[in-house]
Amino acid sequence: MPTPPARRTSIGARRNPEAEAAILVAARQLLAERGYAGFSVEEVARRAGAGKPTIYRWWPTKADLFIAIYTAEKDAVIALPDLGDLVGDLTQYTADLWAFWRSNPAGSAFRGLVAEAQASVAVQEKLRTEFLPERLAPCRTLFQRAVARGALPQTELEGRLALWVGFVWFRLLTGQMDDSPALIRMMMRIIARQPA
Amino acid sequence: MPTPPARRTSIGARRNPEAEAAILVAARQLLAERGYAGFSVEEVARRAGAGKPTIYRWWPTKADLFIAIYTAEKDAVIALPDLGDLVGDLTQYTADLWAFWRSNPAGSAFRGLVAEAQASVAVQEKLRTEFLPERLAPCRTLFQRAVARGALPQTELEGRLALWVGFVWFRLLTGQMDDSPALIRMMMRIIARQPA
DNA sequence: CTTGAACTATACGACACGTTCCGTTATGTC
DNA sequence: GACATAACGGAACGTGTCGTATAGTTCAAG
Repeated sequence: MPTPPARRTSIGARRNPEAEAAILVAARQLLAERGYAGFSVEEVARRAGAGKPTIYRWWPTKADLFIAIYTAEKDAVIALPDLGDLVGDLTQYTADLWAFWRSNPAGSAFRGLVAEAQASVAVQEKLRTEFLPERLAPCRTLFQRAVARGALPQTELEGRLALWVGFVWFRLLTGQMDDSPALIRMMMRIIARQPA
Repeated sequence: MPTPPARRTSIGARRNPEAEAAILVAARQLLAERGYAGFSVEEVARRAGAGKPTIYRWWPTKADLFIAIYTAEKDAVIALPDLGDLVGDLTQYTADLWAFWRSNPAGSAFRGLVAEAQASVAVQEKLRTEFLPERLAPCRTLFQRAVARGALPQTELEGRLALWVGFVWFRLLTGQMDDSPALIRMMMRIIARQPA
């Protein structure tokens, strides 16, 4: 408990940004320390010196909290490479993404979100139709550039993008984000349809 | 509660296969009816007319129960196609596998296992080092046959297999196992490195 | 000054996990 | 035939979580 649970009180008929920040910080820390297993709204409330109802008012479900934690990191967004070469771009982007997931609670948040989606159809729906397309946008532009260069047929864009997501997710969910750059490059070469 | 909770008793100093069967049946049903969300060992025990200690004696953790449910279905194993063509084999195998996951509680069990793996390092370890290699074996032989035919370089076998798993998992976890055969075939063509 | 929105802590009921103790029951061995 | 063994199910326990209900507090707006 690095932040002493100083008593915080209402600031009136509006959200207390201090409380919101404290909650997000606490959630991040808790996730980083104990992972998805040891993550509970109760503990977040304890650490943040906030009441559970406060949390539930803003984030009606745990999945929403995960999404909040994840998207709060979008400032630390991964730089989108542009080497004029899809394989190179993908390799760098993937390596950066994995490094991000490994070092940042956002990785655990993502895993928690996927886990939560297995327990609730609503969450699964939200994951598929809201979260995914938004988070996939950067990588999609990578593929689109390749299409524009004529290095990839338009018809295969979605398919190869799906392949990339599947691979990257799989390694996250099974805890195997430690491939060497060379191996990543080999995988990306397959995904990007580089002849050899 | 289709099965009236008839009182079952010990049959001596050995396992009661009747109890084991009842537990597995109840677990299957519960999973089919309520999915991972509504799955609890307590409810399984209730339905099976079994005691919780009995369940925990044989399956120390929920993940073990999931694995048991899944592997109990290996009789309904998916036939391994052999069309002499990797794309065709993969297409059929994938379609069959998805049909299996959609129609059988095994699909929910699998999803539950993956979710559980996000909460526990031990489960994740077991998933990666035990469950996965075993369950991947059939598909691996598909790729190996292609290598033997000279249709795929040996060096790319593992990579393309990983691509297949990632894709298939991704669709399972996001509830998108409804692709048309044509679309599946297109994806498999990419994965199998069919030139065009 | 009153009203009400939004905050706060406390407490609650329901439920699940995983464990333990218990009395019972049949098996196989001495 | 007696007895240790091992499995059974019932019941309860302790811990923990979820989500909500309640009551009190503080500020802003009318």
